[in-house]
Amino acid sequence: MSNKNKASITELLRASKLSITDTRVKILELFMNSNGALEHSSFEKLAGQTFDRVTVYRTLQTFLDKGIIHSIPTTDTSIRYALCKSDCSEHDHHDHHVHFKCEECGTTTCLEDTDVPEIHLPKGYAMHNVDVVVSGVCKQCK
Amino acid sequence: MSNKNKASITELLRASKLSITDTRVKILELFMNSNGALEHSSFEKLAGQTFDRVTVYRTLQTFLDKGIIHSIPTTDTSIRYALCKSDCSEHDHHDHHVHFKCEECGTTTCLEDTDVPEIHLPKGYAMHNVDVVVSGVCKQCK
DNA sequence: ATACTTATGCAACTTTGTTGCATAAAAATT
DNA sequence: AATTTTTATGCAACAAAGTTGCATAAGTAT
Repeated sequence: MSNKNKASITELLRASKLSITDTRVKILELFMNSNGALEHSSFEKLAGQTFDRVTVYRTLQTFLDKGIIHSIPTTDTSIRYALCKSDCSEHDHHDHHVHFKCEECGTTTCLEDTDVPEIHLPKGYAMHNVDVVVSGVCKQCK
Repeated sequence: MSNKNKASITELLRASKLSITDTRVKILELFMNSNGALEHSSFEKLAGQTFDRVTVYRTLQTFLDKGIIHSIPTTDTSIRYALCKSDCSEHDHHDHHVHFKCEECGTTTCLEDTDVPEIHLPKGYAMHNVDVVVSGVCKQCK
């Protein structure tokens, strides 16, 4: 982890009015170092470091609330999380990209360049958020 | 539950080469009587009937395998299930409709008439399935 | 340096999901 | 229609995932 990233993590936390703690910094480092979305269990295993389960739950919830990370829907029981891009904020939070889950390697990635297409709902429905999850085989596994 | 539906449940099970048991019939009745998608916990509560947790898990898994129901991804821990339409089969199973989750009443419904738009993936990716989940406010709650 | 606020970790608990095995029920066979 | 074979169910015991309250530790403000 470069000093540049360390600094930007600190800034990110400060911008969200969160106090800068060890756990928060380390969890954000994990996000930045991994290319895919992380599920909850990843945080206890990784980095030779042990995090308390409770702390991880609370930290992720805080990050969600502040719009620092977003959750990606799955059809298994686990929820996956990924860092939000700059166009997310606490009160206006939506992902403008498609999520891709590889059936081979199991990783979920955000396809930043793939736009979420427009959806036309039936009359009477109000749309707040659209989640698109594509499953298939990724570049690396093909 | 009408006799007509009872008969069609029997047929459905027979067509999938599943033996016709009490539990299976009752769980399918629950699906047909509810307009929204069901999550696992619904099955133990509903209908004044108690189902063993293990049996419910195994029954839903069987239905999934046979393409009788499909699962709908969520960002909470629960998985939701809904009946498949006729164009699903055991080996070629995909939903051609959009799922809608209402933030007010919490129910998830299949918007049968809303097509899943075409998604253009970056080069090197193979697409098998697309899940679209829209959240917002439904007709009834608005 | 001290007071104040917030985050963390532990313990105990609840809920959710899994596995093996004996029994019960359904389907096939005679 | 009775018996055999196959399959589904329920129980028990367990494993994993998620939650809550509270004392302590660490961060922030004065």
